[in-house]
Amino acid sequence: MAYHSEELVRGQSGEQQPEVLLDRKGSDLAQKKRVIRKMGLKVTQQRLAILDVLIRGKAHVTAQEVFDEVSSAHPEIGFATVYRFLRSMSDHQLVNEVRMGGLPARYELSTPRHHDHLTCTKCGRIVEFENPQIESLQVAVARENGFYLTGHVLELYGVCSSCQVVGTGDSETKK
Amino acid sequence: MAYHSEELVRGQSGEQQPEVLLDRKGSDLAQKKRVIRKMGLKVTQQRLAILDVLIRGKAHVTAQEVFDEVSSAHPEIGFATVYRFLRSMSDHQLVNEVRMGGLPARYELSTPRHHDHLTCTKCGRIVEFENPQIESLQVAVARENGFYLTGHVLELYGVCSSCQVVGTGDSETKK
DNA sequence: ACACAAAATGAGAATCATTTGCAATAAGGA
DNA sequence: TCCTTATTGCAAATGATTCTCATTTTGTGT
Repeated sequence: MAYHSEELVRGQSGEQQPEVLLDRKGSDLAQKKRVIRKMGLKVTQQRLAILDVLIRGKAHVTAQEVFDEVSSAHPEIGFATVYRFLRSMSDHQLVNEVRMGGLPARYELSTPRHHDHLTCTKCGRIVEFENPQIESLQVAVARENGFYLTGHVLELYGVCSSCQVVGTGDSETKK
Repeated sequence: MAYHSEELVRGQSGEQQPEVLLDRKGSDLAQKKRVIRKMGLKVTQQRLAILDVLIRGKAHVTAQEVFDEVSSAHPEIGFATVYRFLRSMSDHQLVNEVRMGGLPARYELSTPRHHDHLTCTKCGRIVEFENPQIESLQVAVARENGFYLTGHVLELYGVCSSCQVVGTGDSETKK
């Protein structure tokens, strides 16, 4: 309740692809504008800046991190703008909203290939993987229960090789 | 940062089982006390009451719901107590903390058999399922990436049979 | 280039779930 | 029963995210 609308849940790996995908390579101004317009939105400086951060920055960023980065170029930008645009992009499948536990949501550009995450609980390192077998088993399970599958969240947690070595763990990354 | 301690993430389906399991059947006073003591905690009225709600109430309750129910018997109980105890139980694998999207966490008694969830995004209905094939594929994926798997979150989202019929969806349940 | 309606922004207040600090209270072993 | 220590309830604190709304920008038609 008091949520947004439409669906109760968001941030799942939707099964359908967006019309356009952000390419980390040929990310010229024109491409960004095209993408924004495809969402039916107006092109603004702040949106271009946010896109820029997503495209050239690291993957799996939090809204806070995006905000911080964009702030350096646009000191006046507000949190709300970042959240709003991230939400729009999420709605349009351009970014993927990943949530681990109750931690702040992390966003990543949608990739042409669907993938899930393997997270190290010690250092926070995230490894992406794709496994078609698991995917199809999911569809099967849904069908068996009379559901039409629209999305899923699969997050594996474990201890990565580096953290298995050092007794204490928590090597670095954590931020 | 500013999180709790030990692990960055919680609420995954841990791979190890707790020493004692709550049984929905023979849930006499003695059993509850035993369970609380096993956690190294003192037996209090409020803890017994919370256990009671978990044992005889519906599964997948939110902390708020637990609080509401316990309140009727113990009008003075505070939120904090519910959260604190739920957290302890979660730490001891006695309950499972499930999070869908950014919605409030839901708790369920740990069952002897591990299972995951299939959630209807229209009406919120939750179906539990277990699929050993998916489980073992997860372990395989982790191993391939040099990880020792400690837990996972698998949530499938879709539209249940009833909601597929009614065009608008959102039959009831939602709360 | 110009005017305008509609959309977007920023700042801050508002929400929601969850956690914490602390003084008062209850539990359980000596 | 007494005493030490854990536990509780309350209220205030926190953190992430969303909303409100007055002000500023877009895109479009001219």
